[in-house]
Amino acid sequence: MTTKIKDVAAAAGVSAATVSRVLNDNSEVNPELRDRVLDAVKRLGYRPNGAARSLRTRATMVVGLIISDITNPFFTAMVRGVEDAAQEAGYSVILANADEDVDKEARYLEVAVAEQMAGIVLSPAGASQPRLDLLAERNVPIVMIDRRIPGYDSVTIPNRQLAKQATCHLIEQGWKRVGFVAGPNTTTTARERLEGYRAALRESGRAVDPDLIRVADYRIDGGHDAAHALLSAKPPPDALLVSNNLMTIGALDALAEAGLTAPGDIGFVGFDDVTWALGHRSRITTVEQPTYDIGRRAGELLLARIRGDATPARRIVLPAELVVRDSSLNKERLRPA
Amino acid sequence: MTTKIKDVAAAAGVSAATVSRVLNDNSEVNPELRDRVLDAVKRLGYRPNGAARSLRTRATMVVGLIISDITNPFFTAMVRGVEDAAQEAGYSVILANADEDVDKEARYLEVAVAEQMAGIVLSPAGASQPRLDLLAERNVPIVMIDRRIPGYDSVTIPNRQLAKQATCHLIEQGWKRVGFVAGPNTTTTARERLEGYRAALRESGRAVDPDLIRVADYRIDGGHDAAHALLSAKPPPDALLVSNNLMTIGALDALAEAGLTAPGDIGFVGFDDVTWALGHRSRITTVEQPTYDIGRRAGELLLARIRGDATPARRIVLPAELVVRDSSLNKERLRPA
DNA sequence: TTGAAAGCGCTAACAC
DNA sequence: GTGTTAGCGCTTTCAA
Repeated sequence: MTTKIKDVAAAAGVSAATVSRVLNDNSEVNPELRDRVLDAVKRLGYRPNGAARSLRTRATMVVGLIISDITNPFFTAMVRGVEDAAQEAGYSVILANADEDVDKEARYLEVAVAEQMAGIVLSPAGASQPRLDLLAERNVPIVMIDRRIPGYDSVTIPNRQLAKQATCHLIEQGWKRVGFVAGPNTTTTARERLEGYRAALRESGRAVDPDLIRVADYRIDGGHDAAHALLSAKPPPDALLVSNNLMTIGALDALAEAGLTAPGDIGFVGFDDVTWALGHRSRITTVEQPTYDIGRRAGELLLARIRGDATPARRIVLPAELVVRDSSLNKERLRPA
Repeated sequence: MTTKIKDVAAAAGVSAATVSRVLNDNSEVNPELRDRVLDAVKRLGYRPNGAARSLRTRATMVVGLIISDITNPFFTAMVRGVEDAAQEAGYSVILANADEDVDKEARYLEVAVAEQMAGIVLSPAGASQPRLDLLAERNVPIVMIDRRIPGYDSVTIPNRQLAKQATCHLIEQGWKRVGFVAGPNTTTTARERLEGYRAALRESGRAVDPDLIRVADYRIDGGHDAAHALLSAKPPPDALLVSNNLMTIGALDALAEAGLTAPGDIGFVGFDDVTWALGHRSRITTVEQPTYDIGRRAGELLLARIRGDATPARRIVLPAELVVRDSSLNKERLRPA
């Protein structure tokens, strides 16, 4: 049997209630008793039973972070931000991997409820309404990250604007046929980026050629295959915008296979940081997101909700930045013929 | 108030015990009552309270996976293996990020105990004995992954042998001065790989030149700096063995900065899969680990322990493989002068 | 300020 | 096969 609060109480010659008070340092306790309790706790190696505590208080000091793909460094980079925000408030962060799978996501949302987590940060793969209702019923706050769901708190970046800016940048560089590798249109993020791409073309007076758009799955191989397919379009694109990090890596692979170099043969812009993959030597122009800050803000917002903040759902949009490096430049074509 | 088991019992016209029996499908229950219960559960949207359940049963259907660096795809690649093994047995997997920080790791081990997780898979950053004792006391099984701790179950690869093999490969290719970027020697993994490197040199009759060894922190920048430092040794190495994936990426950066190409200017072997980073076009020779299987075996072993398997601590060593690609080859030098 | 006692929601003996 | 009852370990009234 492990030591419980009664053992500590007995050892310290006080009641269980006093031990509890000392440990949760709420009301004032006689300093002497306090010391005796603390001493007993240490001597006996007492650790409170979380289940009993949360059964009583109906909450834990744990927040859940459900990530849509644990193997994608973009998501894991946000983890530390959430952790730091949580830790400052005394909470621990526990992760789950939804694997872009709606069922798995639903399962973990249920685990979160069953384990009475204090709140959830979620990058929804497709968040089923029933589960969200479940959380709402139990007053478990939830903050969406990277992707939005109407009516819920979220922390994102201005995807549409950034994709538009990236596309405009390629056009300004003189590239004529800009292809686009889109993400799964179940996510707001992917849809917004596609919209931005379209808007840029329209506003610069170009037709949106469906042959220059490929939808893929946000993964390396998907990006590879999509880029490969695009490159074999009738007249192939002379530039490519790829809408997430993993697909960017795959697309670069496809370029290499086709014997194309960016810059030089083709203009290229990726999404998200890829230095974790390619190192600093790769001079790839990308849209870079403040991943740590996204996590951090989501964590902070969640904690505010946990503390009872009941203001209407907030949509926090953090600035992100098109970082122009070599891969998008088109020196030759800009030079007057 | 959320619905509880008594509400369901009332709605179904049975006792709480019967509801519990139906839900945990232990003993036989009259099919008719069964149906009434299931119906009531659905109608009321009842979900069992995990805290109450685990207070009673002193265990949850959750296993913890504490990872030493969540941003490292090597570790996240193992997650799915653990998840699959757990899921088949009806368990959910919850992750925590220790961030190679012994204190954080200790905190999460305590959370795991407090939350009464059924078992732990851990890639120890330095696992403090007190926490391990804590788990032992409470009979929470723990399986080490990637790194070993004497007396505990573990799933690893033959690090020493593989590092030796990789080094021998470079030597056989005709490289004369093989440098080594080592990991933090707090981990068994790093120490074993260093040993393997040394053994290879010794057995091929070469001196172990301390100037050709640099210890770094298993991260990209650490690998970069270590490789950079090695390259400025008096006579620089003409080949490099780097002992994990992140450092491999950093080291490749350093090579590029120094204007060196592998193969050609220098022989290069990395550790772990790096296709997630560099794509398939990178022809880097690496020691590849069966990450999914490592996770899976660890999960299976843990579940056996949870079920009560009390055989002595097991050291599972899974085969890994030196995959020779271009970066380590030395065609020129092997060719007779 | 401290203690006694009730009860969070569930499961497992034990009776029937 | 089903219901009754007694706790799991903790926090939190309520009295003292």
